[in-house]
Amino acid sequence: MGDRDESQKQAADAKAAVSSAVDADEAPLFFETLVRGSAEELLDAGAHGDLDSMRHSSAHVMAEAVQSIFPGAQLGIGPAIEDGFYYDFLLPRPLTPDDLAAIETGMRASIAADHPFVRNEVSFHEGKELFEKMGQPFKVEILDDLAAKAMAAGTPLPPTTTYRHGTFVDLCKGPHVASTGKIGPFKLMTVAGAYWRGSEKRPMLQRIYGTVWSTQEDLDAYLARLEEAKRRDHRRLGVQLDLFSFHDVSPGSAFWHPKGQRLWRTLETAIREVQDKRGYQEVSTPMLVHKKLWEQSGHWANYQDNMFVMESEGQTFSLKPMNCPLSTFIYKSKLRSYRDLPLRLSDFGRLHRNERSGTLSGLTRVRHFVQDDAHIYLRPDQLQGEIKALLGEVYEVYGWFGLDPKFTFGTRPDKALGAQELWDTAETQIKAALDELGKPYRIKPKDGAFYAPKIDIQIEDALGREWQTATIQVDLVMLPERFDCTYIDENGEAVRPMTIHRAVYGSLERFIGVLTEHFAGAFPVWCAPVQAVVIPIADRHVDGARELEALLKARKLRVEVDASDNRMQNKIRLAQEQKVPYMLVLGDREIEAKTVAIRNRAGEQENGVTWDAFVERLADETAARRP
RNA sequence: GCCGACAUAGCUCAGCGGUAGAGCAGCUGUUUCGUAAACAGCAGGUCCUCGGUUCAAAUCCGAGUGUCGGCUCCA
Repeated sequence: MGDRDESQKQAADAKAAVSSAVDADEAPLFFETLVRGSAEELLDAGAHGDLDSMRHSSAHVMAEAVQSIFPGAQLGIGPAIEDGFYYDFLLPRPLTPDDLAAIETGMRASIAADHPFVRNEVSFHEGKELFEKMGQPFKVEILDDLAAKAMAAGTPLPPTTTYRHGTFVDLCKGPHVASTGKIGPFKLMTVAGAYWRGSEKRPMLQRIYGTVWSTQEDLDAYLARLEEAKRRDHRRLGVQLDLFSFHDVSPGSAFWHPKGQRLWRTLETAIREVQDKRGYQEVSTPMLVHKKLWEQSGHWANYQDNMFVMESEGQTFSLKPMNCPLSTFIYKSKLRSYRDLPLRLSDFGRLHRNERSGTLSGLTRVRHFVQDDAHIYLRPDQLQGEIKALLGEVYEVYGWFGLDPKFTFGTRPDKALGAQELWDTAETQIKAALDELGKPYRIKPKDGAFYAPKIDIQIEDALGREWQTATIQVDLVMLPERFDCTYIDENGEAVRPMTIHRAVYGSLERFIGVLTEHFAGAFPVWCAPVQAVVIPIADRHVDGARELEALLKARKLRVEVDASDNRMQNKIRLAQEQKVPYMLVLGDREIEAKTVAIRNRAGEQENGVTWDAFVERLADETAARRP
């Protein structure tokens, strides 16, 4: 089925929100082309408000400082972005942290001088000549593109607008703040490589990211937000909580430790329960699959670079990057009647995708992952009802975590396979299902997959970052046509079913990564790897602790006893660090009365609860799956 | 894949041409304790790998691998 997206965003990434707005898709089955880096986009510095103007102005001031340090520096573009700004430069050598400090110093001097920003408009040709003389080929290229565009549209050449402050002049549409002195507290963050106009075939420039705010408090708050994000980083918490690890013998593939696997299994069990209830049938399909299957599906032609391919006895095989084509073999293993539909086949298959080395990142961008994948074969008249039910599934599941899913409806792109009429019907039904749900949703026109309209589901984590997780894709062509799936209708004729690819968690790996950051490692009681730690105060209380442990384990609750000779205080500290929901302290009083002193991870205390009462309480909380 | 940075004990990190360090964790002993760290001792390293420069390399240089921040890609 489709898959995860790549909007792997760190709050630290000042650019994140911008890029995700552009390409937060989730890799459907065929390529979708995005046109970006057009001349207009390059000129639009994103300055649409006071703060944005200031950010864009900061970019100019930074360019000025860079040029005074590197006189021949060629300028790319320098827009405002969420939380700050950047500017791209072609420089004679790589920048160092010392350079950043020097650039900051230069910027402060310019801000102190309070140069006014002066707008100037000249003819196109004068403008071009100006930037040619200044030795700014990238700016000239932008102007040439604008000219070509005007030519094509039969409109007159646009004038060239520039902004000057002090001696620094830049091609720019504006707007800017009145003068450099209006620029607030700023900080240069990082240097990164960035291709000119986003093309791998063009030169790589050095991009400097900076952040700037109206007040010192805002800047401090932003930096604090970055610190908080770092504290919640799932890669860091994964080590601290002993959930998983990564090793260079298998880059991009997690090794799940016992506690991580326990969490995984809890999530898997929970979604299985939903699937069983909803009439899914679980299947399991091979991981190693002959090339001819991928030729038929189109993956061989279009996705080969992302597949792990191997030879055996003169035959070519690949690790599957998706489950979808495999399910057709089960569908087609016998003649299907219209009475059999919808047929819902779920598959927790292990997928491998050979992602380029530089793109891997923790659990959110991996080479090996598992989706809570399913393929639903249904009659066209069942579509609306099924979509509605699937949206309900998403709501139910996300409710377990207190997550609020956001739906984005992607409609027919220009290049689409399948009859217009089929698309219209599908889109009408999807829209009806969304409307029936009564929750707000976004529509992204032409954002559907090549073969299918789709609903993507995003969630926002505790820091306001958005992640693509679930997806529902209505496949009109790919599985039905390419794999020649049919069912026998009421008239005894073989007709095409529709198919739906769906995943609720998306990839379990990514979902766990997102959950870890959302909860800062303090998972809800129902899915916490360790739900309670029993803490005997002294050795003589260990037997009682084992008794209580047995009671809890008999109910399949996840509990540990800390029988070390640490002091109680230290045992509590360790449990707090592991973010265990309940600490059950047992001393003389408790053993005597068969009670526990409960301390939860918020530090709240409740004494004298009987063992039975606690077992029931924890069992109830676990079954309820409350966030 | 591309640009840049980083890689030292299980973890977090210091050391940056001249005998490998700290805290935590671990082990041993003592301690048996009432809500976020008891005390003492011991052990622990191919300083990522390979090559080079040097009398001498964890330290400088090159290549490789991995990770991180970006870019690109992402059926």
